[in-house]
Amino acid sequence: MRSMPDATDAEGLTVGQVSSRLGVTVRALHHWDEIGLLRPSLRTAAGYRLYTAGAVERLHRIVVYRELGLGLDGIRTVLGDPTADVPGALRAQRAQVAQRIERLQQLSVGLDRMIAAHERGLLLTVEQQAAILGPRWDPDWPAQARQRYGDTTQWRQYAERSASRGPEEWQAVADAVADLDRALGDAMDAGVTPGSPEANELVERHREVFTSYFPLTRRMQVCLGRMYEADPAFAAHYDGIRAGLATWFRRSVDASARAHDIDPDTATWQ
Amino acid sequence: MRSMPDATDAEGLTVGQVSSRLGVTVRALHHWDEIGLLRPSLRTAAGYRLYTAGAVERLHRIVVYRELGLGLDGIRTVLGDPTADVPGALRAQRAQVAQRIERLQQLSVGLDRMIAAHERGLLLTVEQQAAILGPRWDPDWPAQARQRYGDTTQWRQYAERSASRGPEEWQAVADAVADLDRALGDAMDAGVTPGSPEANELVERHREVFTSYFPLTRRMQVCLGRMYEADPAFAAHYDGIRAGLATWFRRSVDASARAHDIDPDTATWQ
DNA sequence: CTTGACCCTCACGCCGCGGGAGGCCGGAGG
DNA sequence: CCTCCGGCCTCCCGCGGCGTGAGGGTCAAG
Repeated sequence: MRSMPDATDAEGLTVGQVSSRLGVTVRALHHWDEIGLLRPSLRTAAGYRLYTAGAVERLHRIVVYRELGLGLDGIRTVLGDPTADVPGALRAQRAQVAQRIERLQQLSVGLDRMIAAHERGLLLTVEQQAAILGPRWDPDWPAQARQRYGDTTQWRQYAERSASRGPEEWQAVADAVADLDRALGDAMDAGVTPGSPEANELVERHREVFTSYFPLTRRMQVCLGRMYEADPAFAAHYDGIRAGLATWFRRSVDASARAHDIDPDTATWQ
Repeated sequence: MRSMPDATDAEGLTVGQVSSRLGVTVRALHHWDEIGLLRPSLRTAAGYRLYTAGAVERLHRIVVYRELGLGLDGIRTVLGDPTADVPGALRAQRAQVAQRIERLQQLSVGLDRMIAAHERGLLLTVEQQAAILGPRWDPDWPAQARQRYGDTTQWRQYAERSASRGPEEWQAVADAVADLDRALGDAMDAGVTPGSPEANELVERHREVFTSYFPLTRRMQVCLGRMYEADPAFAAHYDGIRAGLATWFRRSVDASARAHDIDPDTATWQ
């Protein structure tokens, strides 16, 4: 009879008993004792904490408010101060919770954008892509680029930037590209030769346009120039502006690279 | 010319300059240096941190991911490991955010309930109150009780309990009260006299019923017994069960109190 | 008397810095 | 030249609410 392991023997319950009954950890009880939120009703000779019915009652209340997300200081006030404005405190807490929810929802939206940017490369519908980037734009290009470059830092930076770019910004990029294309054609007409200051300036401008897109080193630009010449789709685009423009551009990039002590024949993307 | 205070002098920017341009605190820059997330590109002879364009670039990326709520370790992985699964990490983050939103929404609901309990005392519509507590129940009673006892611990405990009580639990309480009322009437019929063991047992049962409602000490019970007799509405209720029941009950409570060394004539609510 | 389940008291760790103490550095003004 | 002020440096404590040991006493049962 007397040896029941968890009898409410008028003495009180030990931390372990309270812990399993109330579902709080022993460490939490220790902590709340330390900070004076819930003192055990008494101690045994050996120093064991004992919680009587009154303390357990208080503990119940503590648990309730803790589950509502109140801080321990707030709980102390609510439990201890008879003049405390409990509904007011709860309302403040609710307002804070609402704020945090809002913040998290914004985070979620931002994460969605960033995920889409990393996976699709562009945050535009196919229609918007056609309208902004022109009908020659291939919607599969970002997916292909991701296949090839998805594991590079450049792709990631590109994705991070495009996550914060709306249709207007894309329009600006597209306009800049179109302007550049026109300028390249005009330069060919005017007889500008690769390696001349005028050609170098255009090459530099090309690099700047792309850098707003993703960081393009001169070496990478060399690779790009060669791709423009070799890839049928790109070559067709540039030669459609002026016959031979793809080759002219590649030669201009090569010349500019040489002027910066880069050997275009050995340059790599990295 | 050379003395521009924040020139990008090919050397780099100091912490203060970076701070004001990127909107991060100097302390954060120190911290990120300490943990190796963002090392300054170089140090001056005096030990000043200098951030060149490359470091600022990296910092930009850090800020982006930090605004998405990623931890610094996650950011380090995303920025540094080319094999890292960035969309996967972002999706994991989004899932975590969703969980936290859900948790907070539950908190908000719980807070609403608790606020209502503290302000109205009951979380039932007037119809539910009538159906459960009987047509004799006065919907104004909780408001009046709040007026009188709102600043007491007892009211708060009552509110906390009623916040977690649904209609079914209220029904159980109402049933217990009705059972008790019947038992009191039967006892009077049977000629049970105040102070007898049978009467004491009923008084104790009354106290238990109320304790599930809110903690009722014997002294408080004495006050309650006197109110039952003095308050016309309560008296009418009990005398409606059996003529003289209000007085019989008050005398029974007084007798029980005396048996526990309490003087009913001087007992107070506290 | 031993065992094993409890209990105790320190004391560090976490996460991302904020904030302050105490002191060096650098450019401008007198 | 010195002085002043603002910016920079390196520690180092603090927060919130405990988790997670380490190292050692206590208690009832076998």
